Amino acid sequence: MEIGFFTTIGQRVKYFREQRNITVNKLATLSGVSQSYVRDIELGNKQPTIEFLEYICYGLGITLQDFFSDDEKDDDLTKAIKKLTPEQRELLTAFLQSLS
Amino acid sequence: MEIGFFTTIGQRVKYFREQRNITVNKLATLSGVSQSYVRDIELGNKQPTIEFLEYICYGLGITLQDFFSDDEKDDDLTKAIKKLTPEQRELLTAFLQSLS
DNA sequence: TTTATATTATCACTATAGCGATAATTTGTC
DNA sequence: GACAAATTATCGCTATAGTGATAATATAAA
Repeated sequence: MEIGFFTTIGQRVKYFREQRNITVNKLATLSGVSQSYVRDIELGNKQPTIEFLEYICYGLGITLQDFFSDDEKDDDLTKAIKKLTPEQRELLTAFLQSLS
Repeated sequence: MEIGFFTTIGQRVKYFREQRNITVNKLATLSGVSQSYVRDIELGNKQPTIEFLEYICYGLGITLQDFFSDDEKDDDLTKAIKKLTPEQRELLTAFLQSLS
């Protein structure tokens, strides 16, 4: 199954898991679900319910919103803001206050 | 089941549906799922898979990301930016260009 | 290589997701 | 009121989600 355009649920779980350098086993433990299940999710053999994907997101240390967020789809303004340094964000905050 | 803090899946589906002034029947048709199923989702009797929630989001005319997005959790900067008028966004874009 | 340990693969079983059919209820219009 | 059309509620059925047990495989140390 596809999430938007970019990848499947399973590929995305695997991506986040590998980013954190943990095994399927470890993720299952952190999430409170079975190892065989996490495996099935990653392989696309099973379609998780929201409830169980939320458990896995918890194990990954992210929210469901994070899981489904797609930076590619941000508008230009949002993309630009995400690239700012903390100092630039300070400047921006000041600028926004001057607008109101 | 809770999504974040604010509400359940079912309540959220219902919220979006009522915002659009359509019946459960109509949403089911638009989504390509059964009426009894949409009903069960809204009541919390069944936990939808991501796949089927995506169908329902399609029927609602939103993305999964939209469904799970929670304005409450935005940081102050993001909140401020979302409130801008188109004119103010123009100014902001110009300001951001001056930063880089 | 052998033994120990951690990880991944397999599979049968139970619980539940999701549907179709249809009954019950609501919302009109006459 | 009576009747029709749409919406919602109920329920049994099939497909599949999710698990536990354990087999297979990989990793590493001696």
